[in-house]
Amino acid sequence: MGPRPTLEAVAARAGVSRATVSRVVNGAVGVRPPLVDKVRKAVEELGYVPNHAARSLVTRRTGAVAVIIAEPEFRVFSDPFFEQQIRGISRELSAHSAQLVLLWVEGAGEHERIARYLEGGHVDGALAFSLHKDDQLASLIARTRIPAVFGGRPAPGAGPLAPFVDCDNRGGAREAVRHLVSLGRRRIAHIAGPRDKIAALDRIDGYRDVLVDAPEELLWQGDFTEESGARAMAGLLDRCPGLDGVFVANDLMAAGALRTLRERGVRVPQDVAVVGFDDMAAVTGVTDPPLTTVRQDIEGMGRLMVRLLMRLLDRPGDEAPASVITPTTLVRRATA
Amino acid sequence: MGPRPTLEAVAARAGVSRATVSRVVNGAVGVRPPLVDKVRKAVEELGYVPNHAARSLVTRRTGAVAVIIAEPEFRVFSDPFFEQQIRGISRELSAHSAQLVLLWVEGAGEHERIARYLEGGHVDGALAFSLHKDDQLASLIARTRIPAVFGGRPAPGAGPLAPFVDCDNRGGAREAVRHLVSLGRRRIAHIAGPRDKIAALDRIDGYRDVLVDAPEELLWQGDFTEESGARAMAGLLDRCPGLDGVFVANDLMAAGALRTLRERGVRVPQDVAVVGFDDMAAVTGVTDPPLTTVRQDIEGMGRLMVRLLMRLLDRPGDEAPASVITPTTLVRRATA
DNA sequence: CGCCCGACTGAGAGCGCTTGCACGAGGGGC
DNA sequence: GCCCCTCGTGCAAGCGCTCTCAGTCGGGCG
Repeated sequence: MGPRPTLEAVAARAGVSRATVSRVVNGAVGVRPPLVDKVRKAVEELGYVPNHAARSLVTRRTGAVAVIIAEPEFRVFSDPFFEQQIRGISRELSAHSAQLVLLWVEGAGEHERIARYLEGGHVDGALAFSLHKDDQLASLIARTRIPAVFGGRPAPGAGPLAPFVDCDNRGGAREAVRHLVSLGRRRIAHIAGPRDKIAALDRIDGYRDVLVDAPEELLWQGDFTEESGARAMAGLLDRCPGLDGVFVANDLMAAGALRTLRERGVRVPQDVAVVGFDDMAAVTGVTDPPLTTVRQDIEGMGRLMVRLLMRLLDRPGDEAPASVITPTTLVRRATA
Repeated sequence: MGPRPTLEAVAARAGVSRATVSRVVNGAVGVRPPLVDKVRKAVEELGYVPNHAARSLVTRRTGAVAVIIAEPEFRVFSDPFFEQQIRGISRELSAHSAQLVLLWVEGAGEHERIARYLEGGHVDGALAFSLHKDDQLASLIARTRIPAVFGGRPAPGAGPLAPFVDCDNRGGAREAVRHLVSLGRRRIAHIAGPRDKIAALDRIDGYRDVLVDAPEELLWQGDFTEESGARAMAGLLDRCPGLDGVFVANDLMAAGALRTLRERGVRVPQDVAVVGFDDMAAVTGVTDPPLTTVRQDIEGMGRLMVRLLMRLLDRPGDEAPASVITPTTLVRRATA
């Protein structure tokens, strides 16, 4: 077999020019059928596969997209949320026959490496996640001038950045709280996520939108883990015995809260109604009673990120990067 | 700014030839210091970054490695086992300044796409995982003739394949069971993993190595989930009341087994001693009592895969792909 | 003082592919 | 029957880089 066949070889075998082979390989527009067949046959016989480097040298396209994952905490990767988003991205990418290049950033020390990589023409664009308030990655990516789309709304004031895809955290939170209100609940607490996550802040805002003068004591801070939800619920119960509803910023904490309520013999939803956020199947499927929560289409968001990026890539001129806020829906189960 | 500067531009600015700039950019061997400085300065001022496609067109190296993830089940990706391995791979790869291209295969229908990709010169080599007995991916990869290293021992009889890295599943299992024996346990059961996973089979073999004539009723089949471990334990308890030790094929199932034992009021380790496998921090950290288990260095295995691959890439001639079986260690905690 | 050798540097030939352009043939309109 | 236009094909110029090879320039040695 030896070296892999080139266009030249295929052309020789098919008795046509390199140009024609190239045209056939790339879609055969304006090539007469008999020639197309001859070329296809030669390609088949020789087992020809186009050389990527040569192609992208001239087209200035690589067909690859970087997915940048910053991981200040430990287990972003095995987070089911992330998994779903990556899955959506991966699927949509292969629908566009583009490849996913994973850039795992383990600290600011690697920023330089990432920047060089993005600038080296390895990828056509980048997908990144701006989860934290103080993420420097966003500005780094902006500096490389590579087309990019973010997952999650960047911190306000981060400058005129790339478009982003985020779910309507604030609106979803409003809907959750309004639902509790419509159930006749009067003292509705909120177990919030960490203050450095934009999504957590947005959900607090949504809660406040509905309950404008909710006392500070009804707001408790968690860190998105099951354990912190359990602790928060315990604290809330001690501090505000009159409590009859809780909106929890994510499902995992809601599961923790339910556990505490059960341990204390508080009936759900009779005594306290609970609404979560995310609709993570892994969680809502196993809580007892089944969790009422706010659903966001995570995989869809991943797909959307890719579609936005592809649109950016297709018309590089346009400076019209419209971000997308995807809707959320309240899923009523048994806790509220 | 316009188009990105090329070697040519840097050469012009520094008043040298392209060749010299190239030499400086690639390590500056045999270039006189004053020239080096001039070139470095020009590179800096112009913000020059080498074009990847052009470089790899001539060097025939891409500096990228494919990581192929087949996902017949649903959530391989968020598996903590996988995360650790990917982490090791990612770290070692960036130590070699190579990139990770993620190939997520969602079914046999995508095999063709993967093959073309691997053959298109997008990557220098591939890392894949052979988890299942009937994995066709392995032979697919072999057919592409691209340098590859596997994670996990391929099914026997899969032909002369690429080297692999696997932990000593059988030896680790032997050690676990011997430990139970040394504790004086006489009726030791085994909760096994699914029959189509090589690792699960190896662990059964290890169990049998020590307990050559263990009756069939002491062997129970699970599927590596917590729930299946709980069920298996319940079944075992019903079937073999005299049971005083259990070797469980992974930590997650062991956690389930412990739950069942607690619910039934069986004391661990007094009545029944339990040993798991994997030493997954997420599991062993939270069981009560803390789980005695067999540790394998998962991240290290990921790193090792990369190192083997790099060795393959450095000397393409050699056909000496020595596979590596990494050792396991018994970690004694409180359950045995 | 001239010659030879070593150490650098530059010229140039590709790597395999796409694509603008020229060219040739065939067909329709006048 | 001639001209022009269209369609299909080939020619050849690069894309930006590496690397061989030849050339240049000093310096050491005879």
